[in-house]
Amino acid sequence: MQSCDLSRPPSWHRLWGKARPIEGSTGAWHPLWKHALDVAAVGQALLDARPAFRDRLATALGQDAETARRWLPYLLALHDLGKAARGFQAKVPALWAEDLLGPFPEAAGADPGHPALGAGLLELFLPQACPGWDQDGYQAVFGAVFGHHGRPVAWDVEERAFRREDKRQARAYIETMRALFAPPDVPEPQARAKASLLLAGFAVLADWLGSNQAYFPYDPAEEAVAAYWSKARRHALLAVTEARLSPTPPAPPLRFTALTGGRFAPSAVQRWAEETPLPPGPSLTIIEDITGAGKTEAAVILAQRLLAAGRARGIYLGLPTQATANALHQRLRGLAGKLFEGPEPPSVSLIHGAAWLARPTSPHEGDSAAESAAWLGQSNRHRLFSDLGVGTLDQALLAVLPVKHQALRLHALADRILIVDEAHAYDAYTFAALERLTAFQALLGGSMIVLSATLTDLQKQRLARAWGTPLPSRPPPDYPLVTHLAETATEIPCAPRPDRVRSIAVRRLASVAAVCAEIRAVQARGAAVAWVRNTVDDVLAAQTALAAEGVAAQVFHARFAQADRHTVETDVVARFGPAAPAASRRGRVLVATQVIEQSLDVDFDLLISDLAPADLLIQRAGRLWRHLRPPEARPLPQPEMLILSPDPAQVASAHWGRDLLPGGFHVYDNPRVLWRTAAALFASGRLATPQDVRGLINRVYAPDDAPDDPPPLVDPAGRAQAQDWADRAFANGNLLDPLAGYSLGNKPWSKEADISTRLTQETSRVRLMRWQAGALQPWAAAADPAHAWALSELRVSRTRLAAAPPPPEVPAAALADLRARWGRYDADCLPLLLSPSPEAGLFTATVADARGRLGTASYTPTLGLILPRA
DNA sequence: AAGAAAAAAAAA
Ligand SMILES: [Fe+3]
Ligand SMILES: [Fe+3]
Repeated sequence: MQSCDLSRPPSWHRLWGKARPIEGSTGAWHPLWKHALDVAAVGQALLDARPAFRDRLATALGQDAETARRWLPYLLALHDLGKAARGFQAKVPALWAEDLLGPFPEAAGADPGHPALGAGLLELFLPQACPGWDQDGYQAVFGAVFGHHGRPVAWDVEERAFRREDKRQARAYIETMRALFAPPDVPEPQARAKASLLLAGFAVLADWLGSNQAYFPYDPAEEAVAAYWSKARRHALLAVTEARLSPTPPAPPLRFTALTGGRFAPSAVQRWAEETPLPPGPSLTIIEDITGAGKTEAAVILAQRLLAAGRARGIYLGLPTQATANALHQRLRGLAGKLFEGPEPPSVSLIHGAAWLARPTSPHEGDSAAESAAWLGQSNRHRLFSDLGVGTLDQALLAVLPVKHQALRLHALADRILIVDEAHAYDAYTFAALERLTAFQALLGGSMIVLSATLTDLQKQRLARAWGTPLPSRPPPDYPLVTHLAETATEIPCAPRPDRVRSIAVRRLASVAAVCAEIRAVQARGAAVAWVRNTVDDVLAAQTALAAEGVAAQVFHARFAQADRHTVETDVVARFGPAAPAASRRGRVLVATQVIEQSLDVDFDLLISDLAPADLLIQRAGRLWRHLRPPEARPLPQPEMLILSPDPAQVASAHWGRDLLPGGFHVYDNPRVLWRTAAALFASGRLATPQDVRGLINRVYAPDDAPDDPPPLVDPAGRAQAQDWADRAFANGNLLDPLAGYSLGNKPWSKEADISTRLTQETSRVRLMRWQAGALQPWAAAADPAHAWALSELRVSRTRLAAAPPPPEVPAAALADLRARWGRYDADCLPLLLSPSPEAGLFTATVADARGRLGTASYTPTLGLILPRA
């Protein structure tokens, strides 16, 4: 048969595979068969560059490594089989090959897409393509490569969808590939789900790189199959290397002193990370210790040792917020060179939705194939393949949700040590997603390190169960604690870092007036004070109340335009940060929401907080006497946290606390958690860290009724717990099932816009702007308009702000034009037109709440957005 | 009515 003569072009040479030439391309189109070979060659080069991955994949397939190396390129070559069908070929009429396909079709039928066409065609040639396999086997393995457009295929295209010419060309396609690759007869896959998941991401990666015209230029010339295959392999080698997809060699196992420059002695946890014998296979390590004890350094040491031992080829650090990711990326960027040692410096990426704001270039910049040296920088999905990635956990969680190209993310992570920082910082829905990610990582053979200050026993058990190594029903009470899960579970109590051991006083304040009086008194003595409140409205009310008593307080919350929030944050850190001179903090008062709970390195002489769950109070207390200052520089005799709280001894009804803190009791909706927190802290009058942490957290979050719990709070607590269960159930409906492998299952793949890594109340994305000189100007200034608009943005509950009728002088066309310039993903932002008011620095705008009631909102750069009272 | 937090462009 002519198509099998490797010294000639195949009979189906004229079928096109690609027809979108880049600028400067010499060829106008690329033959389908050449594209198939390009992708197969990239796959083989990737396997050769990453023997550990090759072996993992081979084992899942039930093949030995050498067989897999010969068989997988054949499999990849078939990924675009559906492009041989007339339905696809008709998309470019000028390239229609009438001699191969018959007359050009008059009416285009419904287009199921070439991935689905490929699946349909394969089913017509099973005895040739995969002799002896049953349906589960071929759908798992071939389905993984047909799903290279990011979603699994449905296998719903039937034989009657094809004509004789379709089948003839598909047969020729398969015969050419069998002749070239001579695929060995292989058994059905050993571990179907695992094999399909590993393959799906691998196929996408090979297809993306094999479609890069910088390495695989369009080449419509007729050419011997064997000759082009050698060419493709050379190109593939270069492409894999330059895209930085071959592993960077790790440095020899790193010592703590080498990482930190020897300024500190390692803590017990850090010594463990440095010295513990490594298990032969994948492992999950959970490190529990207080914030600031150096857990991240311990994790990096352990991760690097795992790299050096060949357990993975990179590291991804997932954090709860973009801001913490930015900060950690800054910190680690300079250290990355110590983790790897290659001829080139390791690739390091910041990975989250707003990372483009932190980079010099504009968003979604033209990823012309010519700058393929920057292949990793093309999108966040590409960046996950960096040697060291620092970003939000959400970027990793998208690997276990039914969204496009999740398998690519999974593929990147399976080869990396996944470090999850601040694992306690997630709600029920997102924590369920983290559990699922843990299960996927365990299945695919990746390793994980989870860090937390305040994980409950239940959360820890859930992670362990997801990993597949259950913990004893009562984990040890020790803290700090390392829990190490490999084949078996080991728990290693560690001594705390001596300089982090302390005890602070805790005292209850019963009213807002009492708080104001206390602030006035200590301000007079020169103390720097922070009052952490639970809602923005409460912060603004406190600022007003303090002002009435002659105390000028600075406010900080999240209802600022990004640019102003950044200014306030910089100012707060300058005033209360480690470098702040005594004079700048003396007698200063800050009233803030939860924005100062995390990641800000600030220090106060006195900390006041509205009652909040114990873990958050511990977090807030971390801002009290945080920095080392001589005692005589402290205007107060001891570190003390004051808590504005109802009296836990007086619980008359389920309404407890709602008169004093209505907003706070809505935000933290389990009053039993709040009551237990108050009862425990006020009974002892002290908070000792780290020793009290474990007991307090487990007591406060115990799922069952405790003897002391006030009966009126039992029902509301039950409702709050039921909500958590509902959120988990909703998550489980969305989250992919590892045992289902790469398949559609019953998951909501088609509703990608509704799939999220977090479960939230509806919010409005508001962009502040002004009407000036006949144009809409962003509130914030920046050289690049995309930056300026992003910096002018804030988020606010949709219930409070759902619409904003523009002033009459602004033409509707200007707003429509603006939305068009914002583009697809930002067009839903709400333009909020600020008008200057008689008061200097104060701007106003008309707003409507979700029920359409109009009111006047005001904005200032120091107070933020003030909404009309509900 | 009420917090903070995240995400989102491909391989014709
Ligand atoms: Fe394709
Ligand atoms: Fe392709």
